[in-house]
Amino acid sequence: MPPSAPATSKRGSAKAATERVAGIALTHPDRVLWEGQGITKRDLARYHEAVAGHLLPHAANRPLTLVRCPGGSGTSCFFAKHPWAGLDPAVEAVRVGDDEAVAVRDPAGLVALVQAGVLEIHPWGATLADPERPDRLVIDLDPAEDVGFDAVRAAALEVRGRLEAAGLVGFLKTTGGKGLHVVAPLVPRAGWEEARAFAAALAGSMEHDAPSRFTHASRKAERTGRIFVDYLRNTRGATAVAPYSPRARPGAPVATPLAWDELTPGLRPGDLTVATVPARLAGSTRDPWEGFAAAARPLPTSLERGATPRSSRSPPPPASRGGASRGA
DNA sequence: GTTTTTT
DNA sequence: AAAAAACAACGCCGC
DNA sequence: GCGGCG
Repeated sequence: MPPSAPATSKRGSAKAATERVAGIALTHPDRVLWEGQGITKRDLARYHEAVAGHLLPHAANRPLTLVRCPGGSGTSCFFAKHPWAGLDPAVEAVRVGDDEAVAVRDPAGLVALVQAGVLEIHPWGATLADPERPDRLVIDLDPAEDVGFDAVRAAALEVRGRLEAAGLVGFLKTTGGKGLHVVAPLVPRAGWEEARAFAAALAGSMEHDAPSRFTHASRKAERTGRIFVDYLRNTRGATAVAPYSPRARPGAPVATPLAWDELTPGLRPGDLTVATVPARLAGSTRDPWEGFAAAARPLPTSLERGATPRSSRSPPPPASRGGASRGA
């Protein structure tokens, strides 16, 4: 045996081999992404495999804004919304109007995001097929530091009731933080401007009726003791965290869909994590958001007053974008 | 996490 | 060859 | 236009 032959070369040495999940090569599979829970990159990839069936209906084939933290949740993170160097083919580079965006369509796409260091997934409220017409409305309830969770629960019910009064069906999810989201599926007909106006009117009416409880102003100083009813998720290019997306925060919390009867005093959103949510899904025969797609309704023309008289069937989005709106 | 530049 | 640096979003609101 | 905000 030639002594020159390196007995232990790169081959079979200490270097951790990359491995595959859902067909995607994962480098540094043992890297810990959430220190407190010891959740690794491999764990996160398997999490996505487990929840893909529930996550993809809300995140696939939509423009995405991503939160990437290659070194883990405790390190510096950055947003990404454009295709990047080294992008895996399982992640699609797409054109939306004048901009380039990224999208996924299957579990491999989700795992490819994990490989890129993505911890959070924030999809548009519209699909690639019809990016100018939102197919969901999101009301984000964000409590000030000094507001208890019981008030947030009450606020969610309040939003649900107001949506219902407008003919829409609200679905509930945790955000992974201290707030809640109420999401209403829409038949994509109205444009972003109408969606924004509707959500603003809803938030405004809540503040009008209970100014001590709600504000629709985002300034922190305006919020003390109140819940910020954030309607700005409903503008073109804006996003809200996806159902079943993890958050890059201590504890590895997950934005988790809930049935309305789960909105109890004992609810602890922090218990819904990358570690616990897969078991919750596997152990329950019922999807908390069952019927979501079937509940889609067109956005009402107006919330209650201030109807915007327009020819009823005029083109929804004049689409001030996309250079070439094949103009009628 | 990837790519490019510097030592 | 190893280390360091550069890069990775954006729109709305109020002033 | 700039800072605050998510």
